[in-house]
Amino acid sequence: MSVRMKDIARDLKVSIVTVSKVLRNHSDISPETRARVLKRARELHYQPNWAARSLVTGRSYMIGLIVPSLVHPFFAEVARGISKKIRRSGYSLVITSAEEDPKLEQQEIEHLLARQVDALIIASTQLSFGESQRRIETRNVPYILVDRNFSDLRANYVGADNDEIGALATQHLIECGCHHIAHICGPMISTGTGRLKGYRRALERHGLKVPPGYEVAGSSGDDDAEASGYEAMRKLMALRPRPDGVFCFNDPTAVGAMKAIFDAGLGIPDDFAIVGAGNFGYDSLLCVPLSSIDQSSASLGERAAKLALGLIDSKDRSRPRTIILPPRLVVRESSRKGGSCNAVEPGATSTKDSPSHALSRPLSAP
Amino acid sequence: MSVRMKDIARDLKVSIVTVSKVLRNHSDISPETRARVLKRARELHYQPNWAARSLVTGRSYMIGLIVPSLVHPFFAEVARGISKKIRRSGYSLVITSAEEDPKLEQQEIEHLLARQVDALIIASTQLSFGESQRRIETRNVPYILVDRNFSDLRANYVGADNDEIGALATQHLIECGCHHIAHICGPMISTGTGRLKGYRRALERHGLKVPPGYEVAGSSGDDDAEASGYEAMRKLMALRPRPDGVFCFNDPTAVGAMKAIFDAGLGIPDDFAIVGAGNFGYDSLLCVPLSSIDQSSASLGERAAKLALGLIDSKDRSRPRTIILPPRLVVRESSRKGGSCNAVEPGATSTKDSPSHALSRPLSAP
DNA sequence: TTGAAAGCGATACCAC
DNA sequence: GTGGTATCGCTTTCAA
Repeated sequence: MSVRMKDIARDLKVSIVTVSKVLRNHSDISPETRARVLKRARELHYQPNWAARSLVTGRSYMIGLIVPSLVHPFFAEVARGISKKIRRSGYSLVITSAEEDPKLEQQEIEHLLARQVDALIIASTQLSFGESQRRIETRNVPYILVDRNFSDLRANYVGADNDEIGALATQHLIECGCHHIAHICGPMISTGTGRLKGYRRALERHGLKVPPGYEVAGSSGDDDAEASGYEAMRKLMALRPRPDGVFCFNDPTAVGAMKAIFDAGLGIPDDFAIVGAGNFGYDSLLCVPLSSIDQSSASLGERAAKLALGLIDSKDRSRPRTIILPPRLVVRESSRKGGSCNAVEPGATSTKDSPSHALSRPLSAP
Repeated sequence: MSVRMKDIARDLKVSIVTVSKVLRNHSDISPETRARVLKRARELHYQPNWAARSLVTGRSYMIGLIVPSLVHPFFAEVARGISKKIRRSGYSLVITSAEEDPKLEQQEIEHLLARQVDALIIASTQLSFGESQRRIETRNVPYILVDRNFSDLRANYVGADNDEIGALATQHLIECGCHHIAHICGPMISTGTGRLKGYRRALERHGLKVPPGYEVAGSSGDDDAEASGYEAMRKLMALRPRPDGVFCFNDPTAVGAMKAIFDAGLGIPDDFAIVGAGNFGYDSLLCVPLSSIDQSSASLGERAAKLALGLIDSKDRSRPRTIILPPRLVVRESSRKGGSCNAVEPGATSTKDSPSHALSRPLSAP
């Protein structure tokens, strides 16, 4: 059915080994045999059988990616970055979604290991990664954690600077003239705790206190973020002194919070300035375009892929590498309080959306 | 290094063949040996070596998916649907993005074929699929086109009923009391032409004419949709009689159109009722939540996956199958003209979003 | 019901 | 430079 090296060897009356060597650019081959083999291979549209090659080399030329959700724009961006980076190396990307289920994630890890992927890139939903780590390390497959890290783990990691995300957002709210800045927290994993720490650090640096109740728990996962943002904001609105600025763990959370504010008949940014994180594509489309912290998801993916390719080649997997990408503030209407927010710390990375056709005008109907 | 059937066999003092049979639910095995094998396999976290299995069966247990873009929510949904469906069958999904580039798409097809995927699912960006079709059919790999079809091709196809999408949207605008309904067209491939036809059909059925200029070209691809929606809408606003309802090829196009309307100081839905297509996640978050036609992307993926699995098993691939999924109208603020739009044709599939915390109230600040 | 033997298509190692 | 041989982990066939 399909062409094998055996066929080429027979046609040319050389051995299979010779053909194999030519096809892998082995040096011990005379120029003329090499030419003959290559010619015949092309004629027959020869394609190596990856299963056979894999079986003997132990390599599959595949990289596995496990994400909590394919639909989440952040992970889609990451996947895109990885895909782009490995394309030219001849590697294929096997993507699976854990559907936000830690149990399923473990299964998928096993599955990909069985597939003999040469490296694994994982944005984990697990609370503790130890078990999976052992499994992976037993097989000696290089793996890279992405987005979510585990403090107790020595592992390769590529992620955003969550602490800095929190600090940047909070700092911005301070500069916008907010005096009572609250935080709707994310899950208590590295992303959530980092942002929380950054939030506290920024306040502290400006001598601001966090009144009780100002740090309110939001989502514990990635799926219910909007609903829990709504609930969290309701709690915040009941506090006295009422917050006038809110840093939300991520954009979906912020969307929920904004809904709560509107439902209460209050306004953004006048009553509450809002900053999210993630800088999702829809941020600029919202009723009040949402200021957010960009975490350069795609380049995060690229870095992870580059690291993966490096690890596959190097035999030295001892010292885990950590890559932290700097966040970037994107200012939109949701935090433009009387224009004062335009002041941006010199040196800070910040970008303003052109407000050209912002969807933030009063509506003519309902 | 990793657990093999040999290890289980040794531990249990049975032959490798016996283990193999148990693991594949072969019948000629005594219940007790089966139990012992399964137990030990679980204990050792046995996972079959797919390369080895592949080598002898000639199957790779991989399905290849090529999409124009990973970030586009529609394709992300489709991927999710496929992923979900094939998970239990032990198949893996190799996903690659063509980055909206027909040339790259062809390369990726070659690449996946070389990988010996057992089936290929393709949402093509190519204008003519003939070349790729030949390549794929030479290898005798079953393939399924998704979303975009080619009228001149006999191929398996799973997609939305584009004609019906156009008709449903237009019909809805008519029922909302619009008298001058325009259409911002999509690219002139099956999705775009189908929706255009449906639009015309619905108007015709109601004895409405399409004045010159009412069908205006929008995007030619998938990337510039928003910008071209903006431009198209500007043209529409200049027409006399001015349209009072616009069916946009897809949601990004609609978003662009909405921006143009707001920038012109006009209102939605009072001046223009708008309906998009795709029902993307952000539709309900927009300034004026956008009515849209849902094309059940995830179940589209599931159907494609199911078809793929079926084709892999069946030896009869002669008669291509076509699966068309019915669209569903989702009514939101952008087409709620004085409440009259609530009238829904009996029998038509339609859903209304709960307007509970709609982001559609006048804002307190710019 | 069980298992020995023969591959699947490629690569690695080591003679020649 | 070239090629014989063993091998990778599994399935298939067929004999016991």
